[in-house]
Amino acid sequence: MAASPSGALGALDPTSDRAVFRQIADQIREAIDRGRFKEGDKLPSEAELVEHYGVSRMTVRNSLAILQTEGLVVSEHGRGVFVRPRPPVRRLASDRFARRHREQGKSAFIVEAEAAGSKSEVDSLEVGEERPSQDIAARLGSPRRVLVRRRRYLLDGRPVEFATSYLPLDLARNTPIAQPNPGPGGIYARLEELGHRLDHFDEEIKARMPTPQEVRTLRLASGVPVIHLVRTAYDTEGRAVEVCDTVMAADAYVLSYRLPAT
Amino acid sequence: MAASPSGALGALDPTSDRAVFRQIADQIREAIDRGRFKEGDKLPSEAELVEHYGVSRMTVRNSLAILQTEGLVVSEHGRGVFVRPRPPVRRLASDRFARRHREQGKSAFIVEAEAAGSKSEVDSLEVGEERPSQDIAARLGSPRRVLVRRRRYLLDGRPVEFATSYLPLDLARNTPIAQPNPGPGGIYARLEELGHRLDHFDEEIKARMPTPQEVRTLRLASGVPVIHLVRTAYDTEGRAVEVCDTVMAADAYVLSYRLPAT
DNA sequence: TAGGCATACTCGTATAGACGAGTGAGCAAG
DNA sequence: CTTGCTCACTCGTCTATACGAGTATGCCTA
Repeated sequence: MAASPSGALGALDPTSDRAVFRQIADQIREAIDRGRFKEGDKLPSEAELVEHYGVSRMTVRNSLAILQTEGLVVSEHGRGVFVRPRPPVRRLASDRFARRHREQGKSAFIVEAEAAGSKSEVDSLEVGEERPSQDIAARLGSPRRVLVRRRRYLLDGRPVEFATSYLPLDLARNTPIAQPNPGPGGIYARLEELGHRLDHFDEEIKARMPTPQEVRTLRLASGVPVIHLVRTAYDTEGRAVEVCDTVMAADAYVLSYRLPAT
Repeated sequence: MAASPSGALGALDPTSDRAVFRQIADQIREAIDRGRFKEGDKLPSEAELVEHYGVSRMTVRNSLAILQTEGLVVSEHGRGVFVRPRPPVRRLASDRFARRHREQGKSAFIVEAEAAGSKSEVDSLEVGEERPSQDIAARLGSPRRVLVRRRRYLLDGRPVEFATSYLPLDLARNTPIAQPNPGPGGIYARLEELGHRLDHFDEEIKARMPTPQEVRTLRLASGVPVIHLVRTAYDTEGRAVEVCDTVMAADAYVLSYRLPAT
């Protein structure tokens, strides 16, 4: 056996009723699972696969497309197709908004990232006033207008999360919350200083494929879903004081919650 | 304007540097977003799109493939391509394991589904003993062998969730937990009867694209990610008494958690 | 040595054609 | 009336070809 680039791959079964391009995808997938191709490795080029299997290029491309939508590989124009490396993962614990974490000067995101040894940035920070969407309005008790804070978070230069906060305007206007940098402890600290002592948060989590806009904003590889998290903050009076709508690159996150058994 | 099947679609921009198949995908996506094609509607057939845009069939198929991986449409062999209907959603609240919900005779899943007006089933229930994987062993305190309970949940005939529970064998062997039907209140009620009063649960949530095996088990349409949830149950002694590994069809679920602000 | 260029190799986009296979409607035979 | 067939229409699979565009390498020139 020559050490050909397709050495890790077998032959097609012509008697199988499984489509050829699926058989090829199966073989490559298995080779990846078995570690014959490791994270970041270059797969055999399309031309080599055409040669190895004796099929047309479109068939090979079809196989690779399957693996791409499964999130197993990424293709790079002019370079090749590579086993998708798994990025560093950010773990979000359910105590991440505990009051004791609200003391430091930097934002929670940056503090946490530095603790994990990653460099992080906050990006494209926009603050403004808007008419809320129906969904946001319903969650906030139907305010006519809301303060909106948008920002993007990057970890080691890679965008991982895009978040938008909405606050009732009567509550946030002309306060530090309406400033790009609201100061130490973030807007939750400011809300408590304004007399809105926080009682609890409700988080709703969905997962779905990203829109083209989200693919651009988060520079997502194909085959990577997003986690869509909507958090509503309530004060001790039971009033919803903030809604934060977050879209996260699913390959960069593990969410973690603790539930009481009572 | 004739009421042609492609009536909701415009023309290509030959001066654009955006690839033709992306332009076509953009137009169909926009037509869906604007409600020109509604849930369950049939899109124009490939032949009609070829006619309408004056491109080759592979180009049209490329466009439709994009929309499929985005989860916007599903194709049905011999019938056509349809706007993907959004299935009924199951909401999982963070109090779903509260002790007070553990009184009824039926499983929590069935009770909850019936309350929501859906018919539900539990399927392919397997109980056995195995050597745990490294990950499961680590979470359970490295038992040599574990009791395994596998089951699939269906909502209105559609599989939505596949769950596997692992319990240390010394704890579960020769108890009702090792029976296919563990009795009213499920295995958590039995654990408490056996003296393991539950203290809390830890849940870890990831989202990713399904493996081919998961696509089959959950009959997933392409473009639908899965939510992978691993729950560990701890008793009041701090011992991990169960790990439940759950893979859910992401389009069928919203997870909901309440976090204290303290 | 540094810069630029040619070149070969990579994947991306698009065409044209062929056959297979699942679906559903309508018609014909029993 | 039912069964079974044909047929038109649908998407699925596969081939063969062409050109474009991004990348890396090495060589040649200034």
